[in-house]
Amino acid sequence: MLSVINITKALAEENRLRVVIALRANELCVCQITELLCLAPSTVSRHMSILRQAGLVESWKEGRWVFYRLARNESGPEATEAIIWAQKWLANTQQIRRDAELLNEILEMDKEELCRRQKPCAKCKKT
Amino acid sequence: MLSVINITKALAEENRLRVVIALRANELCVCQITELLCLAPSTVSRHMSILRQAGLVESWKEGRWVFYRLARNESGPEATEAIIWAQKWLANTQQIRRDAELLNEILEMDKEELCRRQKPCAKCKKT
DNA sequence: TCATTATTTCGTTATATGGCGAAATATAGA
DNA sequence: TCTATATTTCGCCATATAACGAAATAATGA
Repeated sequence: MLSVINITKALAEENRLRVVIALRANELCVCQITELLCLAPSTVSRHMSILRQAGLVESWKEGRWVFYRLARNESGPEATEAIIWAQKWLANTQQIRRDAELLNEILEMDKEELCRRQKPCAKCKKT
Repeated sequence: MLSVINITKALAEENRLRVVIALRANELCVCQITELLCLAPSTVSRHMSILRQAGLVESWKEGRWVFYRLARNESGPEATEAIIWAQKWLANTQQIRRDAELLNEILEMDKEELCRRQKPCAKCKKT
């Protein structure tokens, strides 16, 4: 029961849904997700920890960066099925298509530069 | 996007999940759901309206009673798929099996008597 | 019409959640 | 070691949500 509720709760928030869909195409580090969602890094970190606890994503460290990707089946097939469901019904929404475009730009940027906190977020102009 | 979020939000609460699973086997009126969940009728009514708005259930009136059943596909196949997913991963949980037993008792009771507000709820002894 | 009763709506309260910035932690490189 | 930087943790605030009871609404039957 708890695992199902953790999954539905995790997917019951727009920003977390957007991350999950974005991760279907690419693995991403926190600063890239921060750029995509245009939120404070601390907020993104919190969202990612909710997704991880629900078994939807997994993370690993590479140097100073923490990367996230969708979880493999082992963590619970219900999570994988939920992701497939979400992807199926969200893929053609405007928000997700905009995200895909923005994600392309983000992936082309140099990571060192992207992560420099002083740079305002490309989309919302926040620092 | 909104329809997906409405569905995940609706399914991100234990009592609502329990109702959805209970409705897979039987259509139920509000007073029967109230007995099952052991909540105030006003609370149940609110939960059911969230499920209805998400397209997960539909309702109709029979005399003084309002009945609920799972929504047919027309209201959006994403809802139906979500219900199937939830059923699949919840069917064998303790809570849902307890609910199935309790539901059998509830369905055997005379509805006139069941709905009499003065009767304490069979499970939690609240009025 | 009036009383009964099933349900919904509304107002209140307690708790949960999302957002941020500041401080703590961890890692890379000078 | 010291500094820079990526991420996380923590505390705070604003908003959302679940619960209840009281009042409103709807439908039955006397």
